[in-house]
Amino acid sequence: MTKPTADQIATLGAAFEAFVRRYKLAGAGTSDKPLNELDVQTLLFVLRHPDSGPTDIARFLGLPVTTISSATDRLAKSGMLERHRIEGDRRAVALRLSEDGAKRARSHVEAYNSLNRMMLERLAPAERDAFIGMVTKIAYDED
Amino acid sequence: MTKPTADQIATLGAAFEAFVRRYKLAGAGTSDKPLNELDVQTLLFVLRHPDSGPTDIARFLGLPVTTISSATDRLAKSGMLERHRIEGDRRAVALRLSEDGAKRARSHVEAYNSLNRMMLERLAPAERDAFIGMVTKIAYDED
DNA sequence: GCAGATATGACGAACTTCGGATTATTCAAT
DNA sequence: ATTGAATAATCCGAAGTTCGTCATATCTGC
Repeated sequence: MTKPTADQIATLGAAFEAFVRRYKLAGAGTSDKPLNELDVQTLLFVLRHPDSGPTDIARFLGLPVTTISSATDRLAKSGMLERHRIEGDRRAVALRLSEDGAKRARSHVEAYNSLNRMMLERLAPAERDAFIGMVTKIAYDED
Repeated sequence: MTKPTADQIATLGAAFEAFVRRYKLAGAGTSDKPLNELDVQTLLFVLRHPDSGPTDIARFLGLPVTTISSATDRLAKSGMLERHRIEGDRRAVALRLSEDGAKRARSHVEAYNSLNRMMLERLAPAERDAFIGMVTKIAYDED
């Protein structure tokens, strides 16, 4: 198979860099004081998997449980997360989002969608499916 | 102009997520103990702009100067960065990479290129320029 | 020369990650 | 039932980070 040229690689890399730099600054979005990345990931995971425990999150994110414990602690303290003792196994904790936390998590999902929408809008309608197809191929192709 | 469909947005978002998750774990690469993100960015900036000062880096990265000072301090202490007092303005410091730092920085550039190369290799040769073109359009289009 | 701007560095407060010990439970095997 | 190992989560504290405030050296224009 033909190899990509150095020029192609460089052009692509430059474009990604430009994109990232541009939309990092525009990132913050809403008013609330920004959460750190781990807390956001935690929130999003609990949104998708209600009633899971710290261990599940740790396994998913590939981080030590104590780190997740700190994160859930912060989030609980700021009222975005609730810890429920569950019957059946009283060691375990079932994490759930408070209304506030859910709102916050949904707003992150919304921001993510907006970013993706914006990207697609910059392409001609006819190009969009081709682009999505290529990104999909890149993301899921086996080695 | 036709709007992207919710389905298109979701598919694209899922692909990006899969991609990021997949290549975050494979990330570390070489043996050396990994630098934190700020230190890497600092190294790369100095590679591209030798003899610049902390203030330049701070402006470029949009961070407080003191933060950059900490970073250059760490890098100098671990022998990747040299501070030179420059004639002409003796307040200023000219930052340069040591041989070790340059090696390190180049290895990051190389890793970045490899990632981009790998992405292109997953596409058919005929698709590559189209992909690069779309990404370029997305990255640089004015609003 | 001097006042005020400028480039850095020193210091310390607040916050994070994460290893090691601790507590509470459950499970397994006698 | 009893005990010993495994398991879920948290507590505690060390090490490292960001970044505001203050101090220091140096320029620059009047």
